Amino acid sequence: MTTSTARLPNVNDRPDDQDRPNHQDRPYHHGRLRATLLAEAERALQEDGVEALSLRDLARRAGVSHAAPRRHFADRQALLDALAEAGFTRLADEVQAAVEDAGTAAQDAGFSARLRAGAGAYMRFAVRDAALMELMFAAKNTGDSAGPQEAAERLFAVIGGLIGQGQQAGALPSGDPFRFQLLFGATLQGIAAFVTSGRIPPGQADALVTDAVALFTRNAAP
Amino acid sequence: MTTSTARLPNVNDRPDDQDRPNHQDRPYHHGRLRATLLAEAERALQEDGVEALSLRDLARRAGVSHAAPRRHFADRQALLDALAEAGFTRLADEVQAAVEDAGTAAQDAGFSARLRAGAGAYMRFAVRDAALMELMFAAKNTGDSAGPQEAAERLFAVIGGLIGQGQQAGALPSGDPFRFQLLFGATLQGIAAFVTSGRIPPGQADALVTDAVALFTRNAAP
DNA sequence: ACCTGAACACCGTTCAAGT
DNA sequence: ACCTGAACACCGTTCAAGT
Repeated sequence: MTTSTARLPNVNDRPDDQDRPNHQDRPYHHGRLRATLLAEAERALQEDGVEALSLRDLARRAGVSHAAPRRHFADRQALLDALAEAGFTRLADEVQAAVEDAGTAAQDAGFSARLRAGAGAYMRFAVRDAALMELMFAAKNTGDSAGPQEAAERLFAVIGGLIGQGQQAGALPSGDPFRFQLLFGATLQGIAAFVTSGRIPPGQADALVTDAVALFTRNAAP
Repeated sequence: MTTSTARLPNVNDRPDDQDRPNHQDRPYHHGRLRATLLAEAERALQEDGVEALSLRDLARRAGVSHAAPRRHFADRQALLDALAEAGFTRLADEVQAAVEDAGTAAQDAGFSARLRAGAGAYMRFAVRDAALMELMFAAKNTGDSAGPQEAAERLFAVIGGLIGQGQQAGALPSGDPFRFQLLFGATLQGIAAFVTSGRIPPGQADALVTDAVALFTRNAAP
């Protein structure tokens, strides 16, 4: 892991280099700093995880001073909230698109296929952006942060709509659709957590999703 | 949130106070530093979350120098791994105890009750120790850290044993018990994640668990 | 309105030295 | 074997000042 040529003090080291202004040949106003910070943050999150995400580092990459992000994000948590919010929106979009791609047939078999397609999109997102997913479902989001919470509702609405269609088509048992939606959503989230935490190999996620869909759609006819 | 008497520079401030040795009237060797650090860490984790967990702070509370923990935990992640490992062990114990308390009747109705009891214990742990739960299922645990992984297997063995009993008693459909176990575990974990992330009110967790157990045990008879 | 620079109070990690 | 003290390279956050 650690190379044998560990870092040694060097005469070329400039101790206060960390915040070296590389923001000289640039207009005083960045223009779209908020968007730049978010984009860099998403990349850093995916590549190195939450821990490695620092405001000072993002500022450096954006070519502004370390205090500049303050205008756009009150603190580090506000940045994380914005990331989670964007994550929910993107996940909702991807699930919806996958469901629509799977056709609009409202028959029994067609519905299972759509459910599987939606669940598959969910899993792909969870595996690709595991750190983001953790952020989205972090316990911290409980108290404040209305942004993520609202974006999350969009995702649940997509799942809820799908469940409703399944019930209308007779592919799912009738019953409180909201509880059905929560249970199915929780199952997806749980499988995702098992995969991203390495409890099960990613290859087995598909089989588990298939099992889950089968379990939910099994006794459709009364 | 912030009081009006914000912190101002004060002549009494001793800049280097942070690591003030409060470890003077103590033998040079602490004796049980590792256990003390873990206990303090568990408390800090529960009260203030992972972010607030610092090795320096733990060292201060234990009354040792900031470099002392190094002997027992190679770095911060090693401490987190140890916490996750202990968490899995404790969760496995609590689920097992709850299942045993619910009786040993292997009949249909008895099994559902035992399954609900185990699931309930899982949820209580997840709500009480939300931050620890996040640590246990963090994506970071993927690569290294064999400790948590092994302790997690104990938990899965408890769930798997329960599933196996249900199948033998005819309370669960026959089929690959391992996949059943994973799916049920994932469902529990997903419900827990929804509760701790505030997606659903804690009061609704019980209803969801009941729904999940009903779904799994529904079509037992072939 | 948006950004900079300096300052403050923290971190984790390393390492020679102490007991 | 276990712990200390000093040092290094980072953090987040604040705030007066600049444009």
